[in-house]
Amino acid sequence: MSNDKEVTIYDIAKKLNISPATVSRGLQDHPSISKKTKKRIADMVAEMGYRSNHFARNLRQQQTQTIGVIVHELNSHFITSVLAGIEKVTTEAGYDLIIAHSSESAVKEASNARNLFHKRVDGLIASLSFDTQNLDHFKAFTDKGVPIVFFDRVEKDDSNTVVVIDNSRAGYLATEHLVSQGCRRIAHITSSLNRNVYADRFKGYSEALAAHGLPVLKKLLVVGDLSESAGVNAARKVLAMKPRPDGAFVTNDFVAAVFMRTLKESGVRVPQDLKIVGFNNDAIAKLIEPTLTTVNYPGIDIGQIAARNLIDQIRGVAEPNQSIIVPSDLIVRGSSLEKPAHGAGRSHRPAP
Amino acid sequence: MSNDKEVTIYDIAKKLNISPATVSRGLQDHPSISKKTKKRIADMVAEMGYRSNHFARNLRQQQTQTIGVIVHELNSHFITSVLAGIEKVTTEAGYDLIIAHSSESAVKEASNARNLFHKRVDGLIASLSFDTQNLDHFKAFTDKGVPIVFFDRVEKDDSNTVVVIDNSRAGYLATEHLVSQGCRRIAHITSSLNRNVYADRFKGYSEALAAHGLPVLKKLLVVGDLSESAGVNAARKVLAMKPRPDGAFVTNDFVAAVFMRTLKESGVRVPQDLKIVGFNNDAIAKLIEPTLTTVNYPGIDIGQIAARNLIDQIRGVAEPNQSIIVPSDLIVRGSSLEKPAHGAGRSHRPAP
DNA sequence: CTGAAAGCGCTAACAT
DNA sequence: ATGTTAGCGCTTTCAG
Repeated sequence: MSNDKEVTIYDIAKKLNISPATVSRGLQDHPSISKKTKKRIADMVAEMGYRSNHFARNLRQQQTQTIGVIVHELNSHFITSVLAGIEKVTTEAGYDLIIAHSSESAVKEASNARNLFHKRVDGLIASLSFDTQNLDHFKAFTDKGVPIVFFDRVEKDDSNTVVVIDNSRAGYLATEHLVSQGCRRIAHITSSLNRNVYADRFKGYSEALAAHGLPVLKKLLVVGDLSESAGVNAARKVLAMKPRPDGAFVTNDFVAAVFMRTLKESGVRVPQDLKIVGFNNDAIAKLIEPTLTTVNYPGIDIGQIAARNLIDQIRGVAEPNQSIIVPSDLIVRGSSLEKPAHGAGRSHRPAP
Repeated sequence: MSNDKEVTIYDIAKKLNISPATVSRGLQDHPSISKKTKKRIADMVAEMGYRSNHFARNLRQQQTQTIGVIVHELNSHFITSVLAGIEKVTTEAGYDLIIAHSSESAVKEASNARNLFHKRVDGLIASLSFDTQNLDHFKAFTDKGVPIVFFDRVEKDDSNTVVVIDNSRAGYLATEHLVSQGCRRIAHITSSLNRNVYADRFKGYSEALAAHGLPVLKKLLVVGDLSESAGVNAARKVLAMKPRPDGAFVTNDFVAAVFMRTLKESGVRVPQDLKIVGFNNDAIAKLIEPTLTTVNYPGIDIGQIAARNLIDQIRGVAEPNQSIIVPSDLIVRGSSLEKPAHGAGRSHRPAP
């Protein structure tokens, strides 16, 4: 059925005996077109099954109405929340989204950036890959005046806006919480300190220890990636430390979960022998035993704010070069409580 | 710097004293252009920082080089794997991706479909939402000859291809495994039986029970959605069943994890008192205690196969209306083993 | 092997 | 309030 040619504004203009320009204006709800004509156009559009041609429009207007997104991975609750937030805002504003992911590789990130640049996105939202060292591959955008908003994994320079949480403060609070639960020897399991997020969390961790008169020991620091084996390795290292730490601040929930599992397999009791705080508030945090104390990372908010700001920049109503801090907070669960919660860390009634 | 006008093939033609047509052909590696000219063009392109204009090209060719994807949610390991698989194939083939998600709503799914239709995607890959009843909102695509490939949650009709696993067989194997571990009263925690995936798994479950001389009891069937509360509710219902089931086949790992947690909070021992098999092989399956026996759902493969088939259809080298079955298999872990594995379901050495 | 020229569908001056 | 017209940048006949 109707595998015919595509209907254009010329077709509907002809049918209505008006000019294509009038149709175009009518479609855009232009003020200088009479209500009556608009109605006739709308009716004919419906009748003929017209759909506008984005390419002609974009070619003409030199705008793509498309926003590019580069993320390091799309396998975490945090990232998908951010994407959901971005999608909500951009869809409402009539922008398309092209989502690319770098698989934590700076090379792939650069290639994604090049690709999106060629696709002429109107703006870019990005979280840097693990091993990205500089922002050179984004220079083409700034040179052309295409705005960029970085979130989470960021690197500040003079031309872009960043949306982040206060990682330093979050790290401080997480660590202080462990101290308040009686920990005196707190390991820090994290990832590359070249990345702002991990560097800042480490800073918070160090400051909290110092504030409570505890030494910051290099040997308590374990740096790895975000894989399962990183969690296993971290546990092995912690097990080998003498004296053994009585707490651990792990900057990723998945790694924290693996870390905890591995410790328990070796007979370490959590939280009695060792208390753990994670980061991100992933779904697993509530499912492992004990449930995991963690830092809530408001992905949806971050996504929405980043998208909103970017669109404002595209429209010229927002300045670039802002730093936006989104609030986050510590969610205390069983893995860090001095008096362990019963069972899985929530109240329960024993079976009769 | 260089916030100037965009370079076009005319600019590079002028510089080279050749015609734009030659430049266009050179860029496409057209056979009838001399090596030398191609080289000159390539050099000038690099020198002037030319980037091709997709809109002019698409306008001319009446092709968007874009594939639409509609998924129900993007919060599961399975879905993100599928997306990764799709992305790999489409990127290599030079297609863009527009990803939309229906949030499990048929209405939103229809609106996504309309949107993608207007954006004139060259093809569509979709997994149906929870409450989608028919394929009417995809009719526009088939009418225009735009191919569609459905995966996972599908509804077969005469014009589309589907990529699925053999859910019936998977359900059979999962159930039979529980029987082999001594279960005689196996509850089935699942979702709407109107969806093919759940209907087929239920079929396999029923057949496996029948094959082993066990009755299929309606009261052992618990239907819910895929939320946390669904897992809690399922556990409550199972706890209330008399006699209590000794096994459960849960068609979703997340729900299975919540189900297990809730049971354990009520004093039920897993696997001793009740054995559990999940579905999907999400990351949590290896992190909860005991580790979860589950059905591996090869998302990457499904995504790649779906994308490859769609592109072949777009290019006219594949028939629509195929059913492609991707292999899947049961991964046995601690939650279903008659002799419970020690500790967290993996071998371990006690701490010295 | 290369060039000339038309046209994809739309929008925005510039008329009227 | 509506019409005329040019042109966005590219591809692709058709001619050489």
